[in-house]
Formats: sequence, C-alpha cells, structure tokens
Amino acid sequence: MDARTRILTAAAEVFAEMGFRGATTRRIAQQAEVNEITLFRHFGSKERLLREAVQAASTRYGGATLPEVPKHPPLELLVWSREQMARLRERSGLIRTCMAEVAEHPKLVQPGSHTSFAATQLTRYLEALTENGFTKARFQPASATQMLMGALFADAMGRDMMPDLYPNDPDDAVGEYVELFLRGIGCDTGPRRRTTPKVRAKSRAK
Amino acid sequence: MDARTRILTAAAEVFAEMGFRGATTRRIAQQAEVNEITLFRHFGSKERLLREAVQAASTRYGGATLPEVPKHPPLELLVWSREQMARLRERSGLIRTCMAEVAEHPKLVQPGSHTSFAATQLTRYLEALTENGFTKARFQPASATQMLMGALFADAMGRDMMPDLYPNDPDDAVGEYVELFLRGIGCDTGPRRRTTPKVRAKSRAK
DNA sequence: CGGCCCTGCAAGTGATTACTTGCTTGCACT
DNA sequence: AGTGCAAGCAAGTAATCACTTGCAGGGCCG
Repeated sequence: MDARTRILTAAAEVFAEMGFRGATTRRIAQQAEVNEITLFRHFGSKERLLREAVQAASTRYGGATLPEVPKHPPLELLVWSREQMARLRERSGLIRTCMAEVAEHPKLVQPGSHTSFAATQLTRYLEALTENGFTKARFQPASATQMLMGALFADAMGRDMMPDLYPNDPDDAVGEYVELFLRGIGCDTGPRRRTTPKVRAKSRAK
Repeated sequence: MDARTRILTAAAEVFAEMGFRGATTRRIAQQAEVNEITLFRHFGSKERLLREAVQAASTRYGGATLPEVPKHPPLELLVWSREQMARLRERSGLIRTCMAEVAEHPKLVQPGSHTSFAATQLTRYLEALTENGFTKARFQPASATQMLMGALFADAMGRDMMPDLYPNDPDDAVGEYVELFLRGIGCDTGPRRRTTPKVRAKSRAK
C-alpha cells in the first residue's frame, strides 16, 4: 500500500471519529505512519485531503440490487434490507460525522449519495409490486420507501448508542422490520402470488 | 433574561451547529452578547458550560403521552407521532451534533434521554393494543417501536439534508407512516373495535 | 554513474485556542 | 455613604493549529 492511499484511508478514519476540526493533520499523518509534510505535498491543503478521503471512502459501491420484476418479495426485500443495513452500520461513524458537518463543510459530502440511489431503487420496486398484483393496498411508494429505509437507518445509527432499546440482534430486527413493512403495504409475507407477473409498461432500459 | 441563561442558550445554539471544538468561547460570548470572561466566571470551564447547556437544552419536556388504555389507535398514534416528529425536527441540529460527538465527549449527553422514554411508552401502548384486542397479529412490540420511531427519526434528520427524497410535507408523511405501521401490526385504520377494552392485568401504577 | 522523484527531518511562521490576572464600572441593598 | 456583587476591558500566556522553507537520504531508470 503506497503512501497516498494510506493517507486517504487514515484521513477518512480520523475524520469519521473526530470531525473536521478534530482531524488535525498531525493525527492523520500519525495514523498513516507518514510525515506530516507528505500530506501537504500530496494534497496541498487539509480541506482537499479530507474532500478526497471522504469521497473515496463513500464511493465504493458493490451494492445489493432489487429485481426489476418482483418474484418473492419477502425474500428479496429481506436480503436487500440486510445488505443495506450492513452497509449503513459499517459506515455509521462516517455517516454520523458527515451529517453533523454537512452544514459547515458542504463540499465534503457529494450530493447524489448511495442513499438516494437505494431509495429510488426501492420506490421502483414498490411500484412494481402493485403493478404486478402483489398488493392491492393503497400507499405512496415514496413514503413507504422512507419508512423502511428510515427504520434501517435509525437502527444502524442508534443501536450502538442506546443498546438497551434494541433487545434482539440486527438480523432479527431487520426481519421484523421487513415483515411489518410487507403487512403494512398489504403484501402477505407468504410466497403466494395472486396474478401472473407482467412486465412493466414503460421499459426502463438504461 | 439574565446573563446566565443567555449564555446557556447561546452555548447550546453554537454547539448544535459547530460541535464541541467549533463552539469556541469567543463565539459563544459573542452570540450571548457577553464578555468572554463572564463565561468562565459563571461556569469555570468550557466543558462545564457546554455540559450544562446541552443538558438544559434537552431537558425541557412537555411531551405527548399515549393513553394507558387505547381507545382510538389511529388518532392517538397520529397525534403522538406528529408531536414526536415536531420535537425531533426542532432539535435536529443538536441531535445530529450530539450523535457525532457522543463518542468523544460522553459526558455531554445524559444517558436516559427522551428517546428511550418515548420508546418505552410506545412499547407499552403496543402491548396494550394486543391485550385489548385491537390486533391479533403477532409482532414484537420492541421492534415495532423501533420501526415507527426510526421512520420518524430518519425523516426528521434527513428531510432538510436530502429534500428530494421527501415529496410530501412532514405532516402528510407522518400520516403515511402511521397508516402503514397500523396495517403492519394488524390494526385496521378504521375506528372499529373488536372487543371491549379491558384494564391491564398488572397495574403499572407509579 | 548521474539525475530524478519521493520521502523524512528540523525549524519556524502567524493565527487561534482556552484560560488568567489586574483593574474599573454600575447597580442593589443597608 | 458604604459594602458587596456582577460584569466589562486590556493584556497576556502557553498550547495547538495549518502550512512553509531548506536540506538530506534513498531507490529507480537511463
């Protein structure tokens, strides 16, 4: 691992746990096992360094995807939610810091994040559920999306902070959320399907 | 308004938007329109000042309460959720900063917060729902609690940050969440009740 | 061997930080 | 009038901050 990437990961780690002001160049250099001057030779200023570091740390995405045409909603939503949750939990420190710091340093957080990508994906999936007859209940796909993702998000952020509120382990909790959610949108949790799935009218080819 | 309370509110405001390191004594004094030395004369050190300020800012609670015996779940849950949401939103800055800073300054955030109080309240209410025959569905009250409160929390935190994900206004969104939630726990949204309400077996008198 | 780039070391710069000391002013109560 | 208290002002202290300059070693490629 060369010095540059070592600096970047160290900067992201220190920033995640100390914030912008707390992430001093000294500490970053120390964590990267690199002379402090090397930071400036590579990135010029602390701000540019942290911008690149945060961007690099939040860009890697090998994410879970929901199918275009639902087949088994309980299973598909469960594995998707679990992966979403895992992703949120492993970055919870960075996310917390970014949320607190975005007002002061807007340039650090790039606008189109994973969250919005995942949200549009889930919304499309929910629309596909009604179109394919998996549910007849009336609900707003956007609000339902925010409900499920909000539950996952809050769990991922709050579990370490107030563990007494979360009696069961994360995987079980996600299972409960998904089950409640499916009943909420009028989609039975069993594998029974009411109509044959139809392809969506407007093709959303990329 | 005397100097002391002016300092406290100013400190809470500056801390909420700049964090511990960003909340310099100069800025707090400036915002409170008070000489910087007065801070030290009153509170001795920056840490003690901020501790008192955060505590005072998060202590005032005139909160919404859920009835011991449910009568009209959709309405009761709706007004409770709306108030919960309003409370979260008006303190979103402070909450965000505290979440990012609790690892570094654990003394600033007192353990038993409103959140856990509201959570136990909602859990009790959900247990009362099943005991009084409002729902026959099987669900874990603690997980359901986290689901609804998580949705409210995430909405309150994320709405200003990524407004494009929230098409409708907060009150409508809360209505959607509550409706989905009630269906999720098997409690129809209409005012129909299945059995006569019974008082809970174990009296929880305080 | 000779240049070239990366990196480290020593030292220092001006700005900002929390916090202190000494002194003065205004107000309330007696 | 006198006594105490709350608050302001001026000035300063040691520490830390981001960032700079000058110089030296060490590996790579011709």
